[in-house]
Amino acid sequence: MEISKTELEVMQAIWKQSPVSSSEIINRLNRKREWHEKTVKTLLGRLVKKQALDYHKEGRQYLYFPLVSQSDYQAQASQSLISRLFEGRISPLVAGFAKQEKLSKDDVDELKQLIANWEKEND
Amino acid sequence: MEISKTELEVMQAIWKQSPVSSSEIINRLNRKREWHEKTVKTLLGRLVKKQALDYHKEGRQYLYFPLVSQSDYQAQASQSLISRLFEGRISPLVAGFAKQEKLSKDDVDELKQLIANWEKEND
DNA sequence: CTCATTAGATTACATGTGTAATTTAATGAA
DNA sequence: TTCATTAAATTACACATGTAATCTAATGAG
Repeated sequence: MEISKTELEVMQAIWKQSPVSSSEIINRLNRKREWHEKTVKTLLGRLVKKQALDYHKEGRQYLYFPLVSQSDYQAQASQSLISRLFEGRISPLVAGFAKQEKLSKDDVDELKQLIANWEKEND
Repeated sequence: MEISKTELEVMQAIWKQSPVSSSEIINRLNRKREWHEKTVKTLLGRLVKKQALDYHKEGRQYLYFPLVSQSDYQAQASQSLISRLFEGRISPLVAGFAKQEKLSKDDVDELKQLIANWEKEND
């Protein structure tokens, strides 16, 4: 099942550190966001139903933890975007960034490092 | 307004070449997809309402053309994904691809080329 | 012990999305 | 000229999503 935009924000709060109670999740979210407590609870329930989260009981609270890891989610989501938008090729995306002046020197340095590593490992 | 997943597929068909009639759009789509004609018409209507498309009349048909360019859409969508998933940095996305063995030699060559150009232009 | 508070469960409700069917108007074939 | 076909417009309808409010049960403060 798909994780929606708002659900993703909840996942991010949990990926930071878990297991974590809903009240702490609400706290973390409200540093950036202004969501009603009930709204966050609804999203938690939906994420459990979607099997993106699970929990164990601690007294009368639930402590939530992810069933989907952040890196798995990132991999799936970026793969999906790149397939839909760029026929599966990554460099057009980077090229777009370059054209929009969205590439910093740090980015370029990191990319060079990645490429160097890739070349060391492959062939 | 947001362009949905199915709407995006329609946009792609139109980006290929326009202005284009709905019947030709349906044709293009049905090479990959199996959509009912009515479904495509609905999506066209929604895209017009969202101002992603417009059209001019040709006899009793409409010839559609994009109001949102493919490259603008790509730029916006990839920026949005990278903000949501990677705090705006592009290299973690590429790193994820590398780790998943999703980087080909061609990709790497293209990235190197991009970087070379970037370095020529910046500083 | 009692009661306000709080946790989770259930229900709500408008809008968006995927997927069409129905209606209306024009048109081209016979 | 008439009628089946076809274009676009309107309507439909279930499920998803964003954003809560209400209900029910437990609990901690006094």
